[in-house]
Amino acid sequence: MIKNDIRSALKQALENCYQQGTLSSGEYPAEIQLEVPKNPEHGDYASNLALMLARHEGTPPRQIAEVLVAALRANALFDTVDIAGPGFINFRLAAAYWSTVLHRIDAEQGAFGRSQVGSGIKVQVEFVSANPTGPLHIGHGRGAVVGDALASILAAAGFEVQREYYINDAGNQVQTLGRSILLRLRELQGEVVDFPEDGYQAAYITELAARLRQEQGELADLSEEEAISCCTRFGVEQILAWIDSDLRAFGIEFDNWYSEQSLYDRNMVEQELGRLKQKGLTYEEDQALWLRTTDFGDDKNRVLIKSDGSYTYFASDVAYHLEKFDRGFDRVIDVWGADHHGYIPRMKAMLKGFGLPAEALEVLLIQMVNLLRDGQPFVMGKRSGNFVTLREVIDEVGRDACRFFFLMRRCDSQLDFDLELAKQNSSDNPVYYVQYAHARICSINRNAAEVGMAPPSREEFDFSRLTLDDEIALIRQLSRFPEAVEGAALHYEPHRLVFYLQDLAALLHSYYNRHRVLDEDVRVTSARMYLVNAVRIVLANALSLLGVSAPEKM
RNA sequence: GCGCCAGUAGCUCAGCUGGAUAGAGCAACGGACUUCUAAUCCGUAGGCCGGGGGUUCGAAUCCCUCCUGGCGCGCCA
Repeated sequence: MIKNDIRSALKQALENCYQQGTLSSGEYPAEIQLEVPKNPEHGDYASNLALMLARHEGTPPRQIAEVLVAALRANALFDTVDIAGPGFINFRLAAAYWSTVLHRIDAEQGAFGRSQVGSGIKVQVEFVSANPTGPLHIGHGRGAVVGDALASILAAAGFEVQREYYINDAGNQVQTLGRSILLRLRELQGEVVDFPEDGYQAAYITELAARLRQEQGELADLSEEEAISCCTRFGVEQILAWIDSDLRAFGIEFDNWYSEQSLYDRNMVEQELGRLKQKGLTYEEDQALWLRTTDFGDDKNRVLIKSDGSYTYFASDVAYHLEKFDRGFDRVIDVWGADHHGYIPRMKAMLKGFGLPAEALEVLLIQMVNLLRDGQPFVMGKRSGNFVTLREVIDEVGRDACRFFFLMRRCDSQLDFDLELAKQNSSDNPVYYVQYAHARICSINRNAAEVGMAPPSREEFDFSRLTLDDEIALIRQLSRFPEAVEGAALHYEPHRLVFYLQDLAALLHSYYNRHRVLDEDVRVTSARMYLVNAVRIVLANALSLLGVSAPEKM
């Protein structure tokens, strides 16, 4: 990559200076920092190396920069190397490099942007994992898109990625689901029931009861316990089918659905807890079994087995996470609702106690989505049944707009989502802005085809016909796509690609309005087609990583 | 009380490992369609980066403190 080339050029220059005695400290910064200047007049890349060395050399940074630049000027990589401000070294890349960027995109097509930084690292992204007690709501949608896009981005960066959904099909919540269904079933049979406050009140419970009654009758010969268990099984199965179908409508498919109950069925909870005991990380007190998480940064110790002998939710979650590493993952990413943040220290403490590095588990917190309609907030709550489902939102505003919207902000900041606004202003929606850029290029291709023109091959492409600053600006942005993907992957920040896309689209629209691609001069037309088709490829690649479509016509 | 996240233009938000004159979209105002799709473009205006201290060549970014908003602090899941 170009950044590394510039770094090694700088390092080489530094070595030369030390050998020639023009610099004397012998200091080598751990990593030579390169940045993309905000102001394009400051060149394509800039380094603060001279500023970093100033203290060690005891010389003003600009003087150091001059010495370094003298050693760099001969390098064919650069058009110009300048000193600016307090001592920055600004690099402007030579034309030959820009030509290479277009060649690469043409050669790699859909693979352009992929890298190998994560090569050989197995990572699991666990996301959504909503309780199978009701349909997905809008908050789940945000976590779903972020997790899905992140998984795609990691894969593009060379990681080996698995998408997993953890099904909380053991414990109180699904029991409550079963009881709620059974009560509604009895109501359907004419019984008057006293529906408890902590039951699930929503209408879909009655739907499930009706369907159960149709398929399996009234469960009259079963004991209360058997009937509840039957209702639970039926409910979980049905609801998971809804969830899967909603996620598919959103463009999301999981590689693995992992059942909490299966941990118990395979005695995994007991086994993994046994390993913790063996390591001396647990103790008994008040007839309960505790995990010493305070030894590893938690603010209190946590119960694994309650005094009545039953496991806590934490116990199965501990087993689940340990088992992830048993399955060979080097790194595990959990996407959680931000309201679970208090849970992170105990989980990290557990893994640390087990001897795993802190980076082995990364928890991405997804902040709340405030759903609005005409500026009025919705109050959401599963039990009250007053919530807007993810499916309703997808149907209303469209999959692309919905996904893009969820990815537009850093996931740890809250998000206001106004349904009416998202629909009403759909033409102002940033997703259309980006997609339109792609459609415009496709349209140019169609018009060109009518007069028998097509984008040139690599051999036919004549870079010297691209003489405009706007053209170099476009190529510069294209050249940064691999860095953008890598940055988004290493920092777990999918939103970076959204901003990258908006910048690229803006440059394309601006270029389109100022200059004609299909020019009178055939040679210019040909070169410009090569350029805009590189833009088209990168737009499509970036959109694809976000799970948003790249339409050819709008 | 303790902890986590946030506080940047009127609104919604970017700002990568600390860097040069803090950016974009929307809203406002003024322009551009006989020209490849105006779902677009060009321009103007808009700021004590919540307040205050500190660290250094240099702070929106790091540290301390205070203020405001959200969310957590179960032998619940």
